[in-house]
Amino acid sequence: MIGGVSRNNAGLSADRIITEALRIIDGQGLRRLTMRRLGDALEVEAMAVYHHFPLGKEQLFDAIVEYITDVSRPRGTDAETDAGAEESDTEADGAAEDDRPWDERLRTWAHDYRAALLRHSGALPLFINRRPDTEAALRALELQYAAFAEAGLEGADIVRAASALEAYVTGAVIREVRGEGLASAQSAALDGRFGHVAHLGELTVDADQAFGDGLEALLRSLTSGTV
Amino acid sequence: MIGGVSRNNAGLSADRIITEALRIIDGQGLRRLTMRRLGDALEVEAMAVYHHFPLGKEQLFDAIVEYITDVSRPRGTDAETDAGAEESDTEADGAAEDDRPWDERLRTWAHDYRAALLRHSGALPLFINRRPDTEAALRALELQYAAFAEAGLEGADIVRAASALEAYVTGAVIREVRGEGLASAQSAALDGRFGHVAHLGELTVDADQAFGDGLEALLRSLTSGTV
DNA sequence: ACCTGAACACCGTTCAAGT
DNA sequence: ACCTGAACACCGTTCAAGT
Repeated sequence: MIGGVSRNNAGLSADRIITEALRIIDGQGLRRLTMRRLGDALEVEAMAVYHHFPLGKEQLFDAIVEYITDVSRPRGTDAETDAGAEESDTEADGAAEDDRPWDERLRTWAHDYRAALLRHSGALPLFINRRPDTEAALRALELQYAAFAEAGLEGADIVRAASALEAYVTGAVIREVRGEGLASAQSAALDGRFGHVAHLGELTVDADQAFGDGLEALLRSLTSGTV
Repeated sequence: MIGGVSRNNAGLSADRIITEALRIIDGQGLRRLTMRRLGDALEVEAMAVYHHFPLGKEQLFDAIVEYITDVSRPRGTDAETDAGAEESDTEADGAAEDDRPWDERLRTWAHDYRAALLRHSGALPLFINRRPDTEAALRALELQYAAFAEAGLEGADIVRAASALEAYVTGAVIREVRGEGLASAQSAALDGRFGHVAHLGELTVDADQAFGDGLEALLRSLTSGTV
């Protein structure tokens, strides 16, 4: 970033590659993200990507998942601005101390994580089967463990609560993405059978509201000793 | 199935193709399921598959998802036996009346669905972004709507409850699949930071038990009017 | 109706080469 | 160090042809 741009330096960087890959996924779908198309979008030969991700596409996928998981990263409108060194003023590294109550920290994380997943819902299939031991994932886990500990949980209860919270968010997002517009196409074929589905099929539910309500109920249930 | 086997009839059928595809997915992973490999496993030319799935691989994926979703289908040990016409004696079509209480019906569906997803966890990425308006999915939805109606819910509350239940199962399964063995690799890199993670990282949670407990809590919370 | 065989337009990745 | 260009072993899918 300091030196000049020589002939064979297209200004490629891992961040720029990830951002462009996400633009393709969001705009055209995961299946259309190919190394050659990615190269074209970056105005570079496809094989140049391998210099930044030597292990190939799988490593790029890992990086994309971590990028989305890192909900605390500052985001520009085009996600390409590099001017994001001003977030807390108290900590230099980004590990800012958060002195809000435990439930607000969890609420914020859940809503931010859901928003990130919805924003890049085309990348959702990448999240399955990818081990969550990245920096960003561990940061989120630490946040959750600390919050539930502050709420009074101990030991395995903390682990269970964090599992339930993460499962809730991903499950809710997947249901949201899968079910978009289910009500429209179905009413034709299901006259006699599926009476309840036919009857309730027209109902639409406010997804944001439903997510928020379910989150509150879950947090209550997790920290009240009934589970 | 009635006529004899002529020269150019390898005994291919949609069911046999789906079963073999799932065997490849379960054994080698989704990425290694290619039309050519599938043809080899079926001892047939790859292009023969297109006669049963004219729309190609995407249609095959749809069929695989529906196959897994249909948890009420009778299963042989090798899932290749065709002798499955004896399930209820009262209904011929498979739409057997279930006179158990609503909560037991939901419990059974949730545990069966989880088992099916875990059994074919390699196919999980296929479930995202695939509209759930198949026969099997509608049958499951009808089961859930009817049960929650019997539990006393009405209108949008029924829809929300069914959404929450489905989200719970898929979210729990994905977390289970993702998190397998997280505890092992992490303890190395996270000395100072991530104190809670380091401290709780060795704890293992019984996934079956956790799923059952969470399911009971969810059913209670959904049908007690607190959400 | 059901399957084959060759062909086409892609794909991920390797490797030697350029600057 | 960073990128190019050609090459290799694959893909999914189409299409004409066989029986």
